[in-house]
Amino acid sequence: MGNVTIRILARELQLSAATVSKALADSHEISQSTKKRVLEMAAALNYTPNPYASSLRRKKSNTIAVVLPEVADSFFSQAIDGIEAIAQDKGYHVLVCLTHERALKEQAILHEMLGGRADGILISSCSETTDPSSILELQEKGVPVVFFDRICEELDTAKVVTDDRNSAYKATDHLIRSGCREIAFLTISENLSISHERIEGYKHALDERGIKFKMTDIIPCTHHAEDNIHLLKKILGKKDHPDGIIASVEKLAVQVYQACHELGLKIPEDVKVIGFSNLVTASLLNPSLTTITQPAFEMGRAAATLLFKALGNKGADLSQVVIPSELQVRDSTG
Amino acid sequence: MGNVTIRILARELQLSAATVSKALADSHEISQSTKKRVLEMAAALNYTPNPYASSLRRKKSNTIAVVLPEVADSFFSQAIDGIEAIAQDKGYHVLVCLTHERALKEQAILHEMLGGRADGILISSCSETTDPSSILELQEKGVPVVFFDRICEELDTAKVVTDDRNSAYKATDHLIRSGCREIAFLTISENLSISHERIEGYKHALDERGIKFKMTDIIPCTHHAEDNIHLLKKILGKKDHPDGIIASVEKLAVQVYQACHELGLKIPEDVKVIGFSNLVTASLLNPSLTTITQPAFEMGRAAATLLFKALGNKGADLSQVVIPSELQVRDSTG
DNA sequence: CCCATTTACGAAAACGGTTAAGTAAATAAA
DNA sequence: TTTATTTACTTAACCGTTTTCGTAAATGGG
Repeated sequence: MGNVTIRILARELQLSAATVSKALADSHEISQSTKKRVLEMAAALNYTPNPYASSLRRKKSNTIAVVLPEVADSFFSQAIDGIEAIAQDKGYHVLVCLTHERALKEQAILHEMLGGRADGILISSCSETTDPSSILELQEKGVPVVFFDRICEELDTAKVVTDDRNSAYKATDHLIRSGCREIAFLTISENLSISHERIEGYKHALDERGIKFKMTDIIPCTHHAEDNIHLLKKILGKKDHPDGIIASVEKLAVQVYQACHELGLKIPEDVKVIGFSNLVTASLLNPSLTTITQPAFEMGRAAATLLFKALGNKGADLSQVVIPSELQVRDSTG
Repeated sequence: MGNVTIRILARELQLSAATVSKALADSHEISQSTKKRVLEMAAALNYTPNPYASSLRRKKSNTIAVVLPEVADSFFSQAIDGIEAIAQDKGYHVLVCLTHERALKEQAILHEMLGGRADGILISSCSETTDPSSILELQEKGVPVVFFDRICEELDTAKVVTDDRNSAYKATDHLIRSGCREIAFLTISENLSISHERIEGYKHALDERGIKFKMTDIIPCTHHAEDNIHLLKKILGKKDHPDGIIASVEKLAVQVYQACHELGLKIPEDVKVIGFSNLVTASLLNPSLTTITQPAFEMGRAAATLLFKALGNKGADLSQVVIPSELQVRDSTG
């Protein structure tokens, strides 16, 4: 209630608010003895500055916003951990804004950011089409934007990705070497950068091995687990079902396992499975899951680092960072 | 840049800033025609209010802070999803502050919150001792605080928990019925509310079945996976190793599996395992993991709901909500 | 000793949105 | 018709911090 402000501090110390402010900022204009008095009084009165007054005046919020589809996903939660590690180190706060995979929500969030709530934005776009206008507006306003993982190809922003194309190539190649000839590729949205890239890598591997690409092998899934499992059971229930499956996002790999369980299909005998996944439990699954493991934590760190570089320079940094994923062969493709 | 403020809007419209402000707030003092003009001009100039100016004046940030140990954990990430769902609905923003299980960091975060950065706090405390003073100060300032999951028993705050004691009782009882006589209880910190409660439930079940509780069966683990696996291998490597294990937090269950894998121990033949866990993959593990599944999403929702109730009432709401967990029997205790 | 710096502080104006208090005109009540 | 009330605005202060611009005193150089 009767909040202790900088003016109250000043009154107690018989100083001006300006002097107190400068003393707290350790300004060279203030004598050591005064600084000491101010710090002591601040501690005694338990003074905590109002961050919003400061933000208003300095036009700087010391906050970054992380805009992403969801947090209950190993990749995203690990990425947040990486982002937060850097932010905390720099004395910044992290605002987590979830789009729930809805473009409209994403736009609303980004538009709101024009008000200056965050000094910079980290974004992994939702699976519906991203409207570049809000991003462009932010950039015009001088708010740095860094995309990570799910980037927007048309936009000139800093980007952090993994080697999606090559990873998908390796995954596909691995399945082919393991004997698969009919490989289904599960995706959540085809207008997502990671989907593009991964499908390209998939096609490339098929092509190289002389297997004809079939559009029907690209299986578009939804964000509803039940729907996907239903679909997967339909596909895997047929006599000529695929003998290999690539799950291009983590959740889908889990759903493939569930579908196979329910159908009584054996992995890897009946169908081999590989997933883009950051599950810590991948090696403990039944059977252990062969994964393309993305460097989630490192990608978060890298994205945050790029953002802070841009915040420092004031100049637009358009670096493109690629951090490779790792193919971890386990029993599901054995 | 040349940011469009409410005064610029006002100038364009030949109105006062006050009128524009009220029009945007849909005040009854403003005529419909003026409101329409204001809205149109605001859209035309792409006006976005400065949230910090508003927060400063209204002494209200429309932000809640979620203070928790980490986000890369199914329980916490699902809880955040629940919190965010409610917050988004109420037009609030969510600041995620990670303590990394360090009491000092937690204190620093809470102290900073005294400045008014958030209108309310949701917290699941870290495993080191929580200093109640910052919480008390926040409450004195009228900032509502809601604990969830890892609560602080001494403090009079609103709390959302699951039925930890009873869940642990059920878990222990289940192991005993499955034939276990030497049950180890893995914990991360004994001064954590959930540890207390769960150990009580564990003791109760042992007692009821005439099994003598041994202090040495409570295994204190760390936050470092390697250390824990090393310790677990030492314990499970002995001839007279426990025949049942209760992992009181998610990560520990995974580590038990890893230790058993490395030792070549068979679950459930050599040792039965049950874990407090929200892993979506629990049923897909090898063998599938018997879990106490906490209602993470619902707990997040409930905690946020309590917080907003307190924010509405302005009166301290000290409700205690208990949402039961569910014992899901699977093969690891079979 | 005089003038130029340097040191240490203060006054006041921002930052941008909100709101209490006031006012002129229009409408309603008597 | 006169007074009371409502309608639709405006003025100006305010939220708490920061920062620019001054200024008096202390210090230094010649």
